[in-house]
Amino acid sequence: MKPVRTRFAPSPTGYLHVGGIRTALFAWLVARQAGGEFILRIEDTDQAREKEGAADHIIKSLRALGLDYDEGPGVPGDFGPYFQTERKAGYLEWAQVLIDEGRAYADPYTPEEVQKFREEAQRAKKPFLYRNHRPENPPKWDGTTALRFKSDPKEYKWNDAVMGELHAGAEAIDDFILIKSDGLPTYNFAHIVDDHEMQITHVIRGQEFIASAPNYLNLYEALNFERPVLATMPHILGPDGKKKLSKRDGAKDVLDYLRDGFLVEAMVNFIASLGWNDGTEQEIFTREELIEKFSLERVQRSGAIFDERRLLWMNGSWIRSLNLDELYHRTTEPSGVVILNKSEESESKRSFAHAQDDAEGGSYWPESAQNYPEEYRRQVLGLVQERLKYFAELPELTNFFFEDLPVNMELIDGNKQLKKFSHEELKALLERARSDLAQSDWSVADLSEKLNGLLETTGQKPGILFSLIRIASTQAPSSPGLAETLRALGRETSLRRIDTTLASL
RNA sequence: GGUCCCGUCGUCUAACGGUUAGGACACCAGGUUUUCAUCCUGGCAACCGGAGUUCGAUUCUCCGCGGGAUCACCA
Repeated sequence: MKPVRTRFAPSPTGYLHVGGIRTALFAWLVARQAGGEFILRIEDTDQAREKEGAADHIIKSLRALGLDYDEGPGVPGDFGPYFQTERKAGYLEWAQVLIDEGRAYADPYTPEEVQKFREEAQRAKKPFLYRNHRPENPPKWDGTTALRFKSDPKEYKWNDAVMGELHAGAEAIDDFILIKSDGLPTYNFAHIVDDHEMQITHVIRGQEFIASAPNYLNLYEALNFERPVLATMPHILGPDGKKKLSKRDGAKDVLDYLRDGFLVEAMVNFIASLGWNDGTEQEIFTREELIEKFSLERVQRSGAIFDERRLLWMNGSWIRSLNLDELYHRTTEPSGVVILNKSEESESKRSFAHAQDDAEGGSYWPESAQNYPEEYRRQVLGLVQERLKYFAELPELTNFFFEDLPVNMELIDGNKQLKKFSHEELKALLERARSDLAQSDWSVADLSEKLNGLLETTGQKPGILFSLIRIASTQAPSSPGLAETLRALGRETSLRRIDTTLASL
């Protein structure tokens, strides 16, 4: 059995969204599960579409998600280089092999002429096949024109690790371009040569390639290459199930999710479960469980719609599962870009020369929190942990712990319980509460006792009394439990805010 | 248009001929001394349609229908 070697081969034309990351994740999982290697190869043969910095951005994204690669840019291996533009000589060699065997020829037509053929076919309502115009005596290829594959059209049946049995007729096969007139290979040719030379065993890619698979099969035969396992991933769709993903619904840069305070664990868990499950009712998977349980055969054949609400739930679930130390640590991480376990990273021989962290931004805490000791922030974090969905909402959830918010009468006047009372009545109630609370030693136990006592002496329901005190002391639309909140706020701040509210009533 | 892929609650999905079609998210209702959240309980909600095959089809076959991919000197 050959060692498993999978690869992720993006073209550097932009950032990585969940769809791209999922392909990378699955390839990574297959490699890690088999104890094999995961390779990153940058397919930069289209110079016009290439975007400056995109390769580095992709590398950074993979690293941030913990999808470490064993060979690739910055990680030397036996099969480099890992940028296709640096592998030009190899493609030319294999192209020569095809030419020598009469399986490749120079394209004598200009792009305009080919376009005319195409339009003719369209008018005749027939599929366009270049090979119908295959020249009788093509000129010798001099490298300045396109080099085409001389295909051997025939029917194919093949097995796809995800899709199962696939088939296509001979009309799916055509004389596609191997080398462009700029001297660089097309994806169609380059990836086949590279996968062979890099000894890739599993080709995992999106479903846009399924239609051209017969061409690849044909090329493998012409080149006498062993065919790797083919695995085709269905697409991830937008909310209506039709459109492609937009920024809003998952085509967002995965790094943006991390910057917003989505945990790597949750992102990996979520992306994996978009189109895959282990057949049980388990929803939450750790990275280790995914490595253990993943299988291409159980990947869904149909496309999946990205649902951010489910991501939100899953992230909240992961946040709740973290212990306070770890959670606090994460909230102070610079923009969530470095989440790899530190020790694990230093032990690794791998370095990412191109992807040094640029520590953007600071922590997720509100500005005002900087004036308080770490111990206090940790206490606050413990109080909001169960309602935190992602770190970027930390400020709105905790700001009143660090600063006095202006009195907002709307909180009282708009409250369905409190609006039934006049301001005078509320004022009287709050005054009694204030004087009782002032007697407290400000422990949670004693505050609870005072609060309960007030329920009795005032004869008011918690919905009224507690709401009033909560609003007065926080001026926030929501907050953690009252006694705990008062305790965290402290006697002085709590009473001061109640006094301020009293003055406004 | 040709070729190919796909089709279970709104969403992610389980089921691999026999189930009251299960779970999760979302939503709704109730409970846990206020709000928000958590947690618990309950509820709403699906086999695209039609023929076959079969004692029996969500499951197998065929035909429709619907959605998607592809038909580049892009990947």
